[in-house]
Amino acid sequence: MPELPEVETVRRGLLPVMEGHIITRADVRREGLRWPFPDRMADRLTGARVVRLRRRSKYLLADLDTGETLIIHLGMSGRMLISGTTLGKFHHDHPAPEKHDHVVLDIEGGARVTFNDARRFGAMDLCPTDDLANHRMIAVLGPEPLGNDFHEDHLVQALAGKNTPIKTALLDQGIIAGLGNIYVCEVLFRAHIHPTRKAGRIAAARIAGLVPIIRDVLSEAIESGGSSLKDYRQADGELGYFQHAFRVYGREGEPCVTPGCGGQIGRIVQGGRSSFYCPQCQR
DNA sequence: ATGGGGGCCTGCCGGC
DNA sequence: TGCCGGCAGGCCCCCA
Repeated sequence: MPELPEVETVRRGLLPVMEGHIITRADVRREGLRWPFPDRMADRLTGARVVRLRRRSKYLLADLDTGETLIIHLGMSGRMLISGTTLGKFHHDHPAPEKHDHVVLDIEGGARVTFNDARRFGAMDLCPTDDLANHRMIAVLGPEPLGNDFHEDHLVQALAGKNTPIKTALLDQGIIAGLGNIYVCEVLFRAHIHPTRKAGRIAAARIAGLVPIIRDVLSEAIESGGSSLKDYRQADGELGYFQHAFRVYGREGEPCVTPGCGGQIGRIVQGGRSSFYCPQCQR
């Protein structure tokens, strides 16, 4: 569910509560999610100070002063909820655990962070911080789309000769890390590229043109998430879900928003996932 | 080696 | 109202 911008929004929301603070208690309420949790996870978290809360692609990384990093993936339905604090003021008031609350972290001072994940496609693991680059989930990731390693040469080279549809290629986290189904649809719409086009047969100049579009789409979504953060924190403490205006995603049958286009948004299934696009202006 | 499809889970929504 | 199929923003694994 959450793609890079949503995960970044969750990170920013968790920052004031977690970064620099000690986890006083970890309540691990089941054996695992997508995979079993690491041995003694609760023990290894208890008493640890979060020295830094980072993000890599769709992963949250909490570096601990124990030398380990807590890796968190939200999967499709993972949510982070904060309780016990409002705008920096602790009030020691936590709701009772709800269905699908799988891991509860109590933070020094009274805040509480709850990981809720109905579909359990999420994941948590612990890894030595200095060995993170070799972790099986992290090692396979391509460059961060908003980082310096993501540039035109990289994308052109990574897609050269690929028979895969461009839609599928951009979902490949090894080529570029952090895009999901929604933002790939939005990117291809802005680039006027049809989702079924074979990645390796698109002119290099058009591929290069994807780079700034990808950056823009993600940056705008992060901004949109950031502006909604305060509201969510005040509301119910749930982070990462925000209203964002999509131009094609979920708009099957609606008119294309491109001025003068006149097309109607269509939906096809590629690799088992819906692709929304305008058959008129995406070629 | 690469690409396509199935599977993992639960919840929700629309149609009958 | 109740049941059922289809669908969901991610990712891994197996097979051709």
